[in-house]
Amino acid sequence: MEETFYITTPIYYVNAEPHLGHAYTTILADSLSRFHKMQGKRTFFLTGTDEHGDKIMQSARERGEDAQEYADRVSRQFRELWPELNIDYDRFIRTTDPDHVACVQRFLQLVYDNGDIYFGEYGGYYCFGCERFFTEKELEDGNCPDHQKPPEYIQETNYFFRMSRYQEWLRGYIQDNPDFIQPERYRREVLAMLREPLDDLCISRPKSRLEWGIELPFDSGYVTYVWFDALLNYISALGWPEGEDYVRFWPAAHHLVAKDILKPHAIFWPTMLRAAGVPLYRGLRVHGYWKVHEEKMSKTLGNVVRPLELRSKYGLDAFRFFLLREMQFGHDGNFSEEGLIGRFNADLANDLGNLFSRCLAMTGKYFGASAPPHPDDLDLEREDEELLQLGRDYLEKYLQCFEAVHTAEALEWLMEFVRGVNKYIDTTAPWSLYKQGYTQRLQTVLALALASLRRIALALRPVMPDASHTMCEQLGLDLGSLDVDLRQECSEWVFLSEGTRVAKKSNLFPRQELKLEREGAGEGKHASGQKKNKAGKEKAESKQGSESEQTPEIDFTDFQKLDMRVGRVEGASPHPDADRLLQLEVDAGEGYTRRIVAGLAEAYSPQDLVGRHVTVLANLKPRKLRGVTSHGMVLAVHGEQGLSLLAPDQVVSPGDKIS
RNA sequence: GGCGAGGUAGCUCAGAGGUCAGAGCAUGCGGCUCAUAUCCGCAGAGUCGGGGGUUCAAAUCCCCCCCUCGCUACCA
Repeated sequence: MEETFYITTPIYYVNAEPHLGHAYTTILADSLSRFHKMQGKRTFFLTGTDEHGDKIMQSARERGEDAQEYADRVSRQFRELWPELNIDYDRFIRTTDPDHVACVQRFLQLVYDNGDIYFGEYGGYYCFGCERFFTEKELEDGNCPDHQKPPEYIQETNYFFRMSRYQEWLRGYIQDNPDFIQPERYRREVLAMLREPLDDLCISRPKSRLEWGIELPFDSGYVTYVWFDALLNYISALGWPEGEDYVRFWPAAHHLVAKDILKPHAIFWPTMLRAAGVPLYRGLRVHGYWKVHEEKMSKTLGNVVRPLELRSKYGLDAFRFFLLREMQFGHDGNFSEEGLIGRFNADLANDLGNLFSRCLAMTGKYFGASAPPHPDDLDLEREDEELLQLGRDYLEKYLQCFEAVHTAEALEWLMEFVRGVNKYIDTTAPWSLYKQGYTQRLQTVLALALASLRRIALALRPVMPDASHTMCEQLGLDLGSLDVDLRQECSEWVFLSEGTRVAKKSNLFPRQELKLEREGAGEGKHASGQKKNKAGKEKAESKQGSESEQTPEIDFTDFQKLDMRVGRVEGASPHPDADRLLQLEVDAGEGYTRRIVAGLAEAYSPQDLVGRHVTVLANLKPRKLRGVTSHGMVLAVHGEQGLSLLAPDQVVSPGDKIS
């Protein structure tokens, strides 16, 4: 049977431009796809965009576009970016593609018919004081624990997927199949999640609230929400259920995701597949984030690392190499241009590039740039044998690590081999063989060196397609007829045919200096928004089904109902029973101080606040927050960079009215 | 607060009971001159977060504590 490999990236949510996080996942997927293809497998590489949902509606509306126009535009940004990064996908799927829509509806119908989708039964105990639902377990003697009065039973009319039914089965499956979720730390994390009871999944939104989505096949009043749309791309792209590609590739499916969407992929998706009677994917591979660590000179805020900027600054291959070389799979990685340059100079310029340069220059000088004859086994000396062994061992390790998505480790082994070849050349010292006229020995040494370059060039093809191409050209390899099987390449040494014309010199990776003058170069405070692709969506997926609705217009009289004024913080202390809350004593010009509980603890310590002027919403109904009653609210901005208090920019007095 | 993951050389990390704890980068010294001021060799450096325990033996297992990150609750 033909061996296959199917790799996917998440479909990216089109509410933001592509950034480093997207680029990493996609480049990794691309290199894995190429890697498996180079082992003679038939591969399918899928990426695409996720285009439904209310965030898209909102973003579109803000720009005065309709949702489809907006989605078209942003989706195009992704689709057009990938070829620039040498991403060679087999399909770019959009959740607005007609075949995807049809597939989603079919899948929904199937699960519905199987009885795992139910309507509105989700009744909840809702406390109006808390404005939230409680599970029965949370209630104390049937009362709301905060308000000590019985909550009301109200019903949400939505459709739910009976996910809880598959909890135990899934736990067992993950338990029994260690390779299903990797790295191990994420597997453990999922098992931990599964120790807690699983809620059923709300999978619909009434059209009255959200129309930008795929209509439920069994109720035209609703569209499906998020997961039964987005996750299904992985099979709809293959033409599930009877498509040829589906039959061929689905059994070899590997999903590549960042850790923020672990839960949907590790829990929602397998249970959905199970409910529909579809076999599970083969493996989930989870990676961490790129952290962009701060550099104080940066004053720009939006420090999103733009892949194309880096490409044009340092070259695409350097960029791809760095991402795969530096990120320990499963861990978070640190991105910085210094790091990129450091890596580039150490590995690519000094070790690898210079190796090519010295070998080709010597072949040029000593043999007129034509490959020497194959060495005779009988002539091999100890260091030759050692090099051959090194080439086999390290390439084997390279392949194993790459297979397991441990690209950093894989490339480390490859560099180890590169260093080994450098050492071999130092030990054998071809220049002195030449001077002494030991021609035959010189031929052997350079033949081995050139064969080493060949292995390295081929091994790097999945990571740096362009540079690999150039290396092959310099080695006079006939790329058209070159049919490489990496595994075979690993066990057998192939020498350049005698007389092959090779380049006289090589300057693959000239050393680079740091170029940081311009702002927006990539350094900055925090990891840009690489979690933005889906994280926001998952949050919106709470059991209360409370997605943010469009903010309606209000009259001025509505505004006048707000009693907003300046207050001065007279005292502040941590909330006794909540990590993120502070209790403040605020002078709002009333002759006494009022206690306000505010969620500021993550950004401000109590002593930071005392004496500061803040904006107070004074006539907000008092409310108990985790046991402490708050009289009003302190206004703050929730920006990308975190939390920031809203304050007047000139001297004012407590109690001054805001209008 | 609950759950999870981490804290190992100046930096980035590997190692998960057993020879003196490892690699790359950075630093210092030496060698070579084919090469992109590159390469090769040697060296220094670490109370393996802190404290207790189990063991002939602990970075590794157990308990407690401290710090960082993530999810989660309270931030209307």
